Amino acid sequence: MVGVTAAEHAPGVDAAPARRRGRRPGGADTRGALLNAARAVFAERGFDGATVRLIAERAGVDPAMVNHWFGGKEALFTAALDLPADPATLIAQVVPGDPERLGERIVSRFLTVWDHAGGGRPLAALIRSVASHETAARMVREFVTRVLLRRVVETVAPDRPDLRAALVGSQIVGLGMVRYVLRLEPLASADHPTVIAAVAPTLQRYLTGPLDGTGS
Amino acid sequence: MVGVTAAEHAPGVDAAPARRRGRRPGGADTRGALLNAARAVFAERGFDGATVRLIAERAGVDPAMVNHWFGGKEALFTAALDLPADPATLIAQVVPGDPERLGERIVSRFLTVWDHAGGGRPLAALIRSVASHETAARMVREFVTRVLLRRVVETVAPDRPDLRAALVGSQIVGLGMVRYVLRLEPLASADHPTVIAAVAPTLQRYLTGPLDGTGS
DNA sequence: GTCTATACAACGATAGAC
DNA sequence: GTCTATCGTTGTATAGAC
Repeated sequence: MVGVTAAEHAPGVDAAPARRRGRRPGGADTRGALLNAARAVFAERGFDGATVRLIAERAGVDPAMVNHWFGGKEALFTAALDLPADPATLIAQVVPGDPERLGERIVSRFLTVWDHAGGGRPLAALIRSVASHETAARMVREFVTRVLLRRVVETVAPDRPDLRAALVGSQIVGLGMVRYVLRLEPLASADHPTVIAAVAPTLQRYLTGPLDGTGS
Repeated sequence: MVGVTAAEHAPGVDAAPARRRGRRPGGADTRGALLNAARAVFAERGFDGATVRLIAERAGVDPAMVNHWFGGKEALFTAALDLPADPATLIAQVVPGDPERLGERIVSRFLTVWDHAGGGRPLAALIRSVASHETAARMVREFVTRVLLRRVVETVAPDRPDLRAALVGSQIVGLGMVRYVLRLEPLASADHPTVIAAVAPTLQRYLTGPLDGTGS
């Protein structure tokens, strides 16, 4: 083991003043410190470039705290972005089942989560930062590609999985924009079965259908 | 919409203190004044609520100037939003032709215009304001429903034209977000034929296809 | 005494250097 | 191909709160 963090906390080295084990005296908001550090580091280095160890160091705590408080790097990212649910978890729930109905399950779950979670407030915030800062765009882009879409598509994709993933993302993002941010009727108020019937076939074709102009 | 544009700019109505006819002395930036007034009034009252006469009055010029400098209320709106092209004009160019290939023409035109117009800068700005201010959202929403989508869909739509229009909008907006703002690969760099082959069938189904779960 | 927040050590995977 | 550095994650012992 090589590592940096704790390996050389040997006495008398320097820096970290020999954190003692066990629960810290009091008032130490480790969770909050991690969140702040995560926002900063994710913004600076993107999702891949930000390491759990760096975030923990910035927060002045042990890397294992990320797991303890959030469950992992992905969940920490989700929390730092104030998303109503952890997308990675949703994906895991949505993927198993008939691949020919995956599009249906995706739309359905998307609608349920976002309808339930205070309309489009968090979505609008996210979209705003993506449209404002290139760093935010990079952050989200890496997360989406590395964590989300890849997992969905690689389970079913016959060819061009990355393109299929991006297409799925485009329809989902567009649906979110129109329904929750722009609030364009009648899509903004349409019930779930209506939206699912309309949009699920699109996702399904992006996932498993032909991508050239042949069969619609 | 009522008879708005320049029809009734009859002299001596009220308000403005008896402007003389003919070219004004000099230096009067009528175009810029109209733009500023338009941004303010559109933001305050939405697209429908903002009248050409009110905008002109706010700018201290004659309503006919809107037609002279911009060509109409819609084009003024487009200019106020800094869009690279007048969507209403694009629609007019895209609608005629085989209705079964309308989706194809829409994607194609969309790609051409936005690829040509400095990437996603203006699109990001537009999306940012829509996500930030409810007034901006209302403004765009009204414009999109009243002016854009309706015109496309009513030329071909068998049933539920408004829903179809919103669905088309969702895929277009999502494509713009992913390709130009988020820059998600490989969709961000895909050539036009690839994108058209992938997305056009979606738009075509939204336009003229079945909206329930039957034939994909 | 119990519970839990914490620190430390180590594992398997991965990517790049040589 | 081997080696090494670093990653995310897991296991476990301990210190302090309750």
